[in-house]
Amino acid sequence: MSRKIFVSAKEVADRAGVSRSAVSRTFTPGASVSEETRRRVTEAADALGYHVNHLARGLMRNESGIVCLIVSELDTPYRASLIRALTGQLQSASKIAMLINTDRSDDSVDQALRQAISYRADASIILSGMPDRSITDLCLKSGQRLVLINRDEDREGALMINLNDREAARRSFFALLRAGCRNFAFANSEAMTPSLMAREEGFCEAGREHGLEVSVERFGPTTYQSGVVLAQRLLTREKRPDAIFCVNDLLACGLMDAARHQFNLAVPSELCVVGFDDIEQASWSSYNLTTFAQPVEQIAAEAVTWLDQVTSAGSNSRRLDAELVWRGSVRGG
Amino acid sequence: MSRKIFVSAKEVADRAGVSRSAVSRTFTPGASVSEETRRRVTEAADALGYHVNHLARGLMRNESGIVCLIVSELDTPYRASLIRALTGQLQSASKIAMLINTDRSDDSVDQALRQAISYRADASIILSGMPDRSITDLCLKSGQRLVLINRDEDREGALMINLNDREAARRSFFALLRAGCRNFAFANSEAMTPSLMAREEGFCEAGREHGLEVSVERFGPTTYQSGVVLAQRLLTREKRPDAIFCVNDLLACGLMDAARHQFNLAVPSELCVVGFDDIEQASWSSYNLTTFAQPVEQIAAEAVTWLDQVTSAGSNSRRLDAELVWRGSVRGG
DNA sequence: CCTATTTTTGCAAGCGAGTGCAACAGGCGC
DNA sequence: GCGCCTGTTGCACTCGCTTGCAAAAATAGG
Repeated sequence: MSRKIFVSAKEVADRAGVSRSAVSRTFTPGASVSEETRRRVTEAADALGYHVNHLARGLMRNESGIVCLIVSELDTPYRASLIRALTGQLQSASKIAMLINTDRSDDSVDQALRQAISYRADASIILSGMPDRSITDLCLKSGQRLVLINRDEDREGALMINLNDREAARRSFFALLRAGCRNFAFANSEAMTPSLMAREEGFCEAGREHGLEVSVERFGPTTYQSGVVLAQRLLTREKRPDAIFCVNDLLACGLMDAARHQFNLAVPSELCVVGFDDIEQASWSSYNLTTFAQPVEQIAAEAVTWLDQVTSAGSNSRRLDAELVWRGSVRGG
Repeated sequence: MSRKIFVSAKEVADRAGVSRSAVSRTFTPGASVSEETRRRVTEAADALGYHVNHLARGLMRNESGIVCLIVSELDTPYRASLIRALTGQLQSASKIAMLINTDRSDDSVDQALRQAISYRADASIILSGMPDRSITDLCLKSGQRLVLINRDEDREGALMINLNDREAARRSFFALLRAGCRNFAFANSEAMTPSLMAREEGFCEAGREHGLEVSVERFGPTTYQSGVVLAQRLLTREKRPDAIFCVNDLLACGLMDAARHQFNLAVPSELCVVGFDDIEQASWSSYNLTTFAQPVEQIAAEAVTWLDQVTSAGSNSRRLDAELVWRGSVRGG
């Protein structure tokens, strides 16, 4: 390995003609240092290119400033924008994000949390997958904070951030009803995560309340390609749906493309579509998709402010609203 | 701050009835430990939930295992997929990625590198922006390795990974020529990064060689919205282009949407479009865009294997090929 | 000018690990 | 039984930093 030769506080101290502690105090907000020594220290530090070693500081302070982001499929538009919001806000709170990609094996969320523990992360934020209870218990017991985003399952001591999935799905049903639709369908993936299932249940429930049957179809992962397949399955039914709620925007894009290019259906006159997430592509004029916006900045803000709080006792949970963004894929509006 | 109470090697040693060094050696590959003590140590470690403190280990070994990824606009499809590839491959090489978002201010790439130094990152990979020479010099002098992706500018001692932008642009010109196009245009952003400019030059150069003028237009950042504006500017010219090379796919999507929905032009019969990056959306049937694929996995592989190499002397640079992906936005093919 | 108080400063003891060195145990050949 | 070699183990030092404590310096009060 290449010899690393970062400059240390000792060297700065020597050059500035002060003690090592003086250097340390200069870089510790609130410590007692005279204006004169501070000046000499910063001067020497600049000249030498000194930077406090956060690893060593973390060792002493018992606080690394590291927050782990545990994610799979991080190149998905929604995930990517959430990561962007989180990293941005973490940095504003002078913390730093470690990114752990769990695309590989199935137990890798557990592996990721082990990494988080190894690096003594102050907290872990889980955006996908659900770890074993034993490992989350270990995290909490070790004093590491835990944030679960859209994971729903209850974990005492962790912060759980969820959306009003059920209500949003209900609202979309009413919007489609008002648009004059009568044959409702729900396009879901086979991922079956709690938030996706909540949307399905909310939508179907609203249908039942109005005595309208909702045909549900589930296929594959939550991707564009699945949307294409779901369109083929739904649009070839004997009673062709005129309203489809897609469990997310990616699915909706695939479904709309198939509906238009393979089935020659016009949106929204022959088919109304609603999505979820409000990814950037939803606003592109080829889709112009009516959808529910994930409040990514707000989610990030909730997570980061909670991490800064001293008290973490008890079960914390936040339920945020996904706002309906009206565009052209539903009549009326 | 919450009291952190991670279990230390000392506690494991006590429980296993061995010395602290024995614990250390158990978790150090290649160290000399008897089968018996190793068993007792791992047993105690499991029971207590012990994990080696990577911060402390990094301190001793002078090697943190941390690699910083410095990125702006990380929710852009191309960037996101590159991050995914990098994090994945770094993890396979048992390193961990720190993600630094530089969306904020202009000097924040420098800030990011300072952070990298503070956390004693073994390396930094820069995906966007260009830091001051003084700070990169400091990184290199400190023994930190530096990878610049698509930044082009020369930095002695760093690994520079670039694409054959110029050749790719030339190839696209020939492809468009063969498709029967005669009025060429180049849609660029105002970002003016070296790789974007290389594409522009390559395309225009090829045009000149064939005595064909290329109308160049530059606008805004490299986004979908800029593509819309560029379409408006280019398609209202008195000699309307019938072939447009867009400097990236995002721009191309915006341009195609505007061309179709605002100018009612059919692609590819009335207008051929070529993009760059091969983002996921390029394959969506609404775009079906002919484009050049960024070899993200290969880029990541080059970076990661270079980091693992012992020697880093001299100026290292790799020039990779962007492969042409034929789809339906160009006639023929 | 002397004493009491407030800063400022340096010393030294950690934080949690890795590792060279020497002591030690056990196995083998003679 | 003795000497030698191999393999394990523990001691103690080190990495770069923070921080309590006490000494030293600066300031204020009389």
